[in-house]
Amino acid sequence: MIVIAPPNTSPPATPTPSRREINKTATRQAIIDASLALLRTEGLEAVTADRVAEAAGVSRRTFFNYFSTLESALNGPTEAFVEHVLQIFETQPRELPIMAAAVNALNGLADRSLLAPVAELVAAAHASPQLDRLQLEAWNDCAARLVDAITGRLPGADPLTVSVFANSLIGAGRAAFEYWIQTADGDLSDASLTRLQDHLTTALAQLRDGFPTLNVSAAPATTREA
Amino acid sequence: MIVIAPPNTSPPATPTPSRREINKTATRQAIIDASLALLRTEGLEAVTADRVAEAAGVSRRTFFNYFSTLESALNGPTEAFVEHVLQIFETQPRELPIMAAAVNALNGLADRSLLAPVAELVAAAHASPQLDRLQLEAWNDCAARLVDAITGRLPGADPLTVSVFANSLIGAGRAAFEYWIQTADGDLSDASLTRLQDHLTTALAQLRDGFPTLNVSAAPATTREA
DNA sequence: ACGATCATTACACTACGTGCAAGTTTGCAC
DNA sequence: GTGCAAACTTGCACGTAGTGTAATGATCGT
Repeated sequence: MIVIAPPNTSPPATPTPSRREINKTATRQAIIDASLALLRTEGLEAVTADRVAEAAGVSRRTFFNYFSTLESALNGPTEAFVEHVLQIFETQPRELPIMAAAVNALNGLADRSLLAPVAELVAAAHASPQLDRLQLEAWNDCAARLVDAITGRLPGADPLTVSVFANSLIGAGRAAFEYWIQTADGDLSDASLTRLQDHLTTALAQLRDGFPTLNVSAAPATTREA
Repeated sequence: MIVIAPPNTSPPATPTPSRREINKTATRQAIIDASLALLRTEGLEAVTADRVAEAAGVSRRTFFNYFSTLESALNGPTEAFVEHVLQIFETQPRELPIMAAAVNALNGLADRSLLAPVAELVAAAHASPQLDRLQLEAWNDCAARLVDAITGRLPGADPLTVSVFANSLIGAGRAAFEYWIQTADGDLSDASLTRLQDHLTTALAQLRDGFPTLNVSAAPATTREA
């Protein structure tokens, strides 16, 4: 890959992004973009290591130098999304109930530019088991990072409790995405994304309040509370 | 593979298990056993399609006729486990709060013969990312089946709520397993399994009660409830 | 016993992911 | 600039995962 050096027209935000760093991040992004473009235009079966590498202007071997797995190249948007949400979460005031902090972090998604690509990937995964496995891993990573974030917020908390909270929270989020996919299949419009966000906050609210509606809803007999 | 016909020494429980059915289930079980034995004795790197097929007395191609994925062959114990828990769940009285039904289903695991192999697999997965991905899928399947079980129990329930409940429940269970793995690494003794079970019920209890201990635990300032 | 049906097998093929030994670019000191 | 060292890229070969296909073998109903 030949990268023509852009002269210092734009002063970099980070102190010393050496040419090596610039090239690496550019290559990385090129691979991500190429894989997503390929997925969009030709479907998942076209997303092979050869094709992606070719589209990114890189050798097949280099592709695997950047991403150990073909699927992991498609995780760029999801990682950015998770990163963003976690950052909002971590800046929440510490005295706020943790569930409220989580809700706030999710509501920080008014910026659809992060949510939309993820939604698109989730929609694509709905049609292909291959991609679905990828998403599972992404969610799992998300849970692990949430655990870290929470322990950073509450250093003395019981680790089991933290893990249970994080994983059930992620599970609830997964459910919201899944429900959104099944009802608004393929629709990535702004209205649809709004509904996705509603589902997410609803899911969190249900997790917070327990699931009262799931008890003896249509049961004919004695309504007995434990 | 040559299967010598065992004569009808044991009357079958199911009405007409034809010879074909018998052979198929036997082959299936042979593959499962072979893959697990190989995992135990030689580690994950030895579990290749060739080796498993050879150990099961079957061609490589036949292996893939039975299991579309190498990892899915290792899911036998997990599936049996999930099957068992879900069956107990479905036989719970309908007027019982759903969380209580779930707890009861989990407590039906006094029989360690189902839990132990799963715990063994989880422990093995802890040491290898490859297996970890498999477990993710297994948990995911579990959530999907739980959704079915709940909708069967409460036909009128809101599907989003059901999905959120199921997925957060599974997430809580995952957390319990994960915590158990990290604390009792490799120990598959009866005492250790008892602790695993404790973690599972604790996780469910926390999900039921919300996570009060996660709020302002070490916070110095105003304790404000939302 | 025989034809229909289903299961098993060998073989070929595409593709993933990795180790290795080159070649190429960048950083750094002079 | 020149030269050297470190980092990056590339081609190649290898083992392995899965899949399609066509032939062979086992099982079923009659």
